[in-house]
Amino acid sequence: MKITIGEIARQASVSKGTVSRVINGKSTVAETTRKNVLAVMKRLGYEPDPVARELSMRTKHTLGIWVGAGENRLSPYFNLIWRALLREMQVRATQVVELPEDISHVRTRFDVVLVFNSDGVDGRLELLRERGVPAVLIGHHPGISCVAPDDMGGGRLAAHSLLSLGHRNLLHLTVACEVQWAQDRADGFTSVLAGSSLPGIQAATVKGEASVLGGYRLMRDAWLQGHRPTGVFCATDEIAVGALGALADLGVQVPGQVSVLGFDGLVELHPGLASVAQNIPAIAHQAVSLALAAIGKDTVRQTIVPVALIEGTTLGPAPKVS
Amino acid sequence: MKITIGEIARQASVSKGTVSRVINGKSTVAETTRKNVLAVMKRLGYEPDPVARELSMRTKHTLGIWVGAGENRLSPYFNLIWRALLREMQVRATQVVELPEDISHVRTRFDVVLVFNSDGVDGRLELLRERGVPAVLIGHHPGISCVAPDDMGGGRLAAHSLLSLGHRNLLHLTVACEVQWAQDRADGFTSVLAGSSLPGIQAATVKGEASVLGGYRLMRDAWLQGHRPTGVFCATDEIAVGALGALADLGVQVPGQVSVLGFDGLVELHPGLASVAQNIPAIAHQAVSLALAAIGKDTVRQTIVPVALIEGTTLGPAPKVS
DNA sequence: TCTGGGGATGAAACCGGTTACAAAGAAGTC
DNA sequence: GACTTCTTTGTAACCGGTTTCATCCCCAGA
Repeated sequence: MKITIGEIARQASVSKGTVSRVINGKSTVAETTRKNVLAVMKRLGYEPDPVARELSMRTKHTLGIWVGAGENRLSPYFNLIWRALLREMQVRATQVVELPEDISHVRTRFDVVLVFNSDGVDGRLELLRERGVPAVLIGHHPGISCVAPDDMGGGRLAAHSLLSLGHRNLLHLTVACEVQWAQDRADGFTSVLAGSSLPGIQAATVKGEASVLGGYRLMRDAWLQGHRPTGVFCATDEIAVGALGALADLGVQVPGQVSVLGFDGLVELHPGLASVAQNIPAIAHQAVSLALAAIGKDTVRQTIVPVALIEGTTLGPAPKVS
Repeated sequence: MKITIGEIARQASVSKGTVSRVINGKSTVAETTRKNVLAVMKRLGYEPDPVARELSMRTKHTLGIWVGAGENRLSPYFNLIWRALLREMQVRATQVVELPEDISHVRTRFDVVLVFNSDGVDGRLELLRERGVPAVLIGHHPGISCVAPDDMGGGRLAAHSLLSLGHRNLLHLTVACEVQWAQDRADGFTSVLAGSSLPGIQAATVKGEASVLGGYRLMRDAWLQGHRPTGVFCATDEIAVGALGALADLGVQVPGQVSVLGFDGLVELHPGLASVAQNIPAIAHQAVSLALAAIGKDTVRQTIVPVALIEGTTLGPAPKVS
């Protein structure tokens, strides 16, 4: 037999209302009754039924997560975000359900949805609007609440770091597919180079697959084709790890001859990797905050989470002129 | 203003009860009233509130998923299972919530939990039992409902395939950490070798990391240490992919000189890879079936899902004696 | 002493459904 | 024609909480 609020009320000789007030602490309750009710609750091991609570409070305490088909769920980055979200939700006593690709027939048991930016985002946002469910996007998108890392600032940070270490011959390894974040990182990077008054800056960009293997190939092929950068900026840490592998195979010293700088800050991927680190816990925190704040209201807020440089051991001063 | 069942009842000039009966189809309703009510529902775009329904039906239509910290969420295998589960849940109109590591303070908004087998499983199962929530495990465990692939049978299948292709000098690449599935695959494999009456069978086992890179190292090192198998059985496809890479780098022909057989059937990982394939959709289906069947009852059922051989292009007859 | 204000509490409505039960007709049986 | 039985439907209780409103009580101030 399940213990209900009524049972608590009876045993504590108070009304359901009082017990409810004790639970929620919204209204004042005499200290002695409060103690008493709490004691009874503890004695009986009472836990309020979340479903009943949802019904009367008209909020489901549930956040849906919608992951696009294009999103690479296998990437360490996605994984970290996902787990950070889980932790965040736990702190907020909110549960998270993952929505299937096609939500047109899903009953809305969530009060807000977090969307991972990817192709076809517009269609799904439209669908949500129809159903009156607010959405928060992880990534950039006009006209909707989003939270994203400072990709462009990160690109600039990378350029500044490399330049200040004396590097003048730079290579940017990035992904071939057209995604906003890659574009922003590249834009930030090249804008600094273009705006710099330092003499003798050379820079090239090559594009490939966003994986360790992809990074390996990019670096190896670029080197074999005669590129001789002293500083390599990789659009993701996975690419950077691959690049490091290629340089090792080519017998190139890191950071003696070449410095390698990644993006994302996934230190566990390769200890010592220098990287423009995203603040993943902060992104998760912001995303959930925005989402919870959006329930019921109709506000649009965009948040950019700052990035920071992890120096690591793959980044060093440019070698003296050869 | 939200459309409720009462509103439908009013507009259709019937009682709430009748509308409910139309929705659930449990009890008989005159055909003409049914049509009428459905028409009103459609006209107003009515959707029953899932929370209210959960409250009165005492079932949450929600399945919790609990992933151990030890589980490798980055593995393609995990990813496939996860997505298969999502699809399966969608079909059954059930939602899935992922539970955080520590559920001791999570309010139970689910009627059953699916647990991914991993270290410390006993403790968490105990926790669930206390809360009266049934659990179904993906993997093997005594005394609880589980569903798992036929690891041992798969090991046997691998051995039989290689033997029947004439291979006598075999190498098994597997993971160093002690997990049940790896043990079972190895046991199945070696039991066939041990039980075979064929002459001249040699077999070795080496253990390493369960990743592409791990497989690469295992294969390369084994070869450099003088192992000269003609058939290699890898405990996972990722190891197999790594092994293929190493063999390519060593200049060994596949399948001319060496055949490579993986396990899991992740064809997208490496087209043409021969593998003992798990039936992942079937596992997901069974897991969800068992889980839904376990709600309210207290039955224990264990299901083993058969595996099948994918021949691929990395498996061939043993070379003529050198 | 009378009055007013504020804190503590209980009663009851409400959230949006499901379902046991009863009642009203319709149809079938003897 | 009276009695059964079956189908269809309405009524009201219920699921387990929250919340509004009214009431009661106590104490300060005039």
